[in-house]
Amino acid sequence: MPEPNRSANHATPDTPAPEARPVRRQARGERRIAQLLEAAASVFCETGYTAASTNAIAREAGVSPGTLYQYFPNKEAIAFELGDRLMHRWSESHGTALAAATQDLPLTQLLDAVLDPLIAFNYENPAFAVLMHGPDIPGRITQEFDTVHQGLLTRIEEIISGHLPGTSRAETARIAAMSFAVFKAGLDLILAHEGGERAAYVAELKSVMFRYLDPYLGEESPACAPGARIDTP
Amino acid sequence: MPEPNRSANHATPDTPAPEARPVRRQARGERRIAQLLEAAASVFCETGYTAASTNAIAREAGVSPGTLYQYFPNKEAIAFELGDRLMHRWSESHGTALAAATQDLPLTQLLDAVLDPLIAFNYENPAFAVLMHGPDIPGRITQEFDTVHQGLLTRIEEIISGHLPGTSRAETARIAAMSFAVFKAGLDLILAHEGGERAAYVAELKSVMFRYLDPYLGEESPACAPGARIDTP
Amino acid sequence: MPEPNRSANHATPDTPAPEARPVRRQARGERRIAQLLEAAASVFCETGYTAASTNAIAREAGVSPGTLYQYFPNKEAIAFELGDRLMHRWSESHGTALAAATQDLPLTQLLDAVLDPLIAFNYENPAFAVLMHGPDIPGRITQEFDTVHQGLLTRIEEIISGHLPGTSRAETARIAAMSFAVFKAGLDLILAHEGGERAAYVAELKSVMFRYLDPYLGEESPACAPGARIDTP
Amino acid sequence: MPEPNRSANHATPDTPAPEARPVRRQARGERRIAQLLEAAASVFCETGYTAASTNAIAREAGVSPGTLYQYFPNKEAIAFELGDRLMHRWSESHGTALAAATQDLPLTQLLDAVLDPLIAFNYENPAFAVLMHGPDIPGRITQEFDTVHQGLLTRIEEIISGHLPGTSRAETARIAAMSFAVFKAGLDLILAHEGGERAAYVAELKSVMFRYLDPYLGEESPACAPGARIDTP
DNA sequence: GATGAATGAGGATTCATTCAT
DNA sequence: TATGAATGAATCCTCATTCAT
Repeated sequence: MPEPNRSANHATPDTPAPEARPVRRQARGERRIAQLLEAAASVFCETGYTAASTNAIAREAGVSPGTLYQYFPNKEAIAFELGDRLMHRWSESHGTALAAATQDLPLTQLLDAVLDPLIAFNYENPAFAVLMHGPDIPGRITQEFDTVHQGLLTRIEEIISGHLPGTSRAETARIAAMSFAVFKAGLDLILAHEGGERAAYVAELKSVMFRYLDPYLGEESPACAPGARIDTP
Repeated sequence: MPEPNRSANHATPDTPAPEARPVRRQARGERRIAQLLEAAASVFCETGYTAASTNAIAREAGVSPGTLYQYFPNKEAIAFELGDRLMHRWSESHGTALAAATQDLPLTQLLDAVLDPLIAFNYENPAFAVLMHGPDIPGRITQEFDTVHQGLLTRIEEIISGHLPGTSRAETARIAAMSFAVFKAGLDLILAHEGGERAAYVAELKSVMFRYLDPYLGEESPACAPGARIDTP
Repeated sequence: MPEPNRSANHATPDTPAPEARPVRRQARGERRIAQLLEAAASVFCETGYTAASTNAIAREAGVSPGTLYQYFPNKEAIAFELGDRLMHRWSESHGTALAAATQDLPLTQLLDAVLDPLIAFNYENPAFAVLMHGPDIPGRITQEFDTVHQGLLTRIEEIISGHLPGTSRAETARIAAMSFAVFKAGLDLILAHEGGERAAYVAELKSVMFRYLDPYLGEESPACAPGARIDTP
Repeated sequence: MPEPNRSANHATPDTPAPEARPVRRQARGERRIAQLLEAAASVFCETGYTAASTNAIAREAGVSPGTLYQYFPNKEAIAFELGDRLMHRWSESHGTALAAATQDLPLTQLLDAVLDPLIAFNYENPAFAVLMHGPDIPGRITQEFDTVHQGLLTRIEEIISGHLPGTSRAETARIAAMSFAVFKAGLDLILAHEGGERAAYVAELKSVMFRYLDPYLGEESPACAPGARIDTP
């Protein structure tokens, strides 16, 4: 969490509106932070997280390296904050609404309801995918990627455990982890294609997930996966 | 390539092994190459490909940077060669045998026959997973990872098109790509766990893939995925 | 180029020097650049251009390698900029004045007027000679040396074509090229000697050039070369 | 002077023809040396002396670096030996003959007699020019270039002192040095051009030198420089 | 807050040279 | 002899980070 250096105010005694200044300061600071995070997102997407350099981010943001470090202590923190914000953005725009709304949907529609916005969100925020994946190292999720990773995983776990009440915690976790992993894998395929091919991959991902999850739901849900509707950006 | 001056041999008539000299020469080099590739594999696994440095690889191999560069022009080439060798190793030990053997198996056994050795191979050669994934950037596969990526993808495509004769080339490709992506995703999960959890993830991956692929096979194959045998290292 | 956020100035109405800030910033940078170029000049003279290393230049300038690279992308650029500045310095201090002044001088005095300052300038800026010559490879002038080389050559061509109106462009070019080459050759000899010997070499160079160029001038100029005055540093 | 490692012979006691073996050895060694020097010449011409690497020379010669160092202790020695051999080749093919023959020629013909073969020799042995010039550093001639430089200079001095009997040693040296410098400068121009332009530059160089030297010869030689015959390769 | 200058360790890569075979 | 493997210091250049202004 970037904390602009407030102690630098050699507090002049006659401040008339004690929080007027700080507010403006914070506003400016917020803009800077947003600017930097946007730049970071852009650079992460172009070069990947590991190869992204703070200097490149500052340059992309149109500020000096020093300015960047006034808001973030290091590269890690940038990724962390970016992940945090993207997660919040996701939660606020869709996430929480979804959780409630999907409670009683049949699987086909639940997948549509969850995947379509998530895919759209990734399309609009390509850095999200970068942060979902973490660095090069297969299977290892480092701190800066944990917010996004764990955040999404937890939501998925919630949804799944909501639909599979009679399942052990461990198995729910496993199914959630696998679902998430499959989603990420499919998402890469989707984002790597355009137009009709992309739509086809969206349908394919829904197929995989439907067929995977459907059997867990007992008899509640008819096997209609191949006809999953295709709604893609 | 400078050809060792063979004419300098005041040709004794009974030279028993005419290429003994060059062979021994290359033997040391071959060992070094193997050593360097092993070191590279190790470093790639520890730090990821992007963050891996040639100096680190040389250090890990116990040689000087200069030695590394006598065998490889750059990091890319190391990854490429490592991928090449791993692919060959895989093909020779299992790949070709598999392709033939799996032609007529029911899906459950086909998955066992394909996935178990592949998982085992990845367990024994963790760098394989690194090379399957490529660098940080989601969806982008650079040259040095192409051998492994395309190699495996092609095999999967072959198997799938063998089992789905009446499907368009494009759809086969899509199913293969999705299968491969799902496999990679599941593999990461598997390799990230140990013992019973790992076994459970193996079963889970087989479930995903079985349920995904089974419907494509028409009526030929009974839906017995949940009972898939778990055979893992 | 990141624009310093000027709007942050809670604009005092009477800002006297609105660009004072950026100027001071650049001032330090300018000094560094000058310092680096001076160091480069020194290193070029000591080791030659090809063998000069950027690290050695940075060391000579008393800064870290990174600092050097904040101002120059590579060695080439240093040589280029150094050449550029030396040419400007030359042009401003003597060059333009010369061109006008020498228009109607007899050859002896023209040579004095041109060569004496040029030799003095080379004595004071020994790197100039390095840049006039280019790297090791005889006859090849690479980009970074072109400014100085072509710059001087063009001036010489101008002077010569001014004095030989009835000569073809090609021949003027040839005479200029030869004159320049001879000058460079003589200059090396001059700079390699001291005191009386140097003076003698200066006279000798003037002789060569006078005798070479005099016949081209028709009958206008008496053959008084051997008596060329010797004015050297 | 490269001395092949002869002590390695674990001298078998029954050598029938004591110098038969060494001779063959030397023959091989000579061939190697020639091969290496040829390669060195080629590399020097392509990259310049300073940037030439011993590895590149070995590669060009088709031998291993170790072999190179069996014949030469370092890069310097290669340049030295190459210079030596080129000087000998020059002396034997033209040099000595010239010195005698040119004793009584008028200057025009003397220049033809000296310059034409010298230019031709440089055309056939482009490394000669590299060695005449030495490294990047203007005016400094290092050891490895001394043979060629001093060798040619001495010949020129001889010729000049032969034609100017009543001149001081110092002035002869100066005139010789200047003549040589001018020649080198002109030679670069000549070698940098082709066809008609080259011929024109040859003529131009002869003009420079004729006009420069003619006045020193008193009345013996008519002023016919502009009509100097053009004989070029 | 913001800047740009500065750092120095570290990265990739090369090179003259040596050594075991 | 000849080889090619090996070295390690030196090259160019980058980067995360700090600091004076």
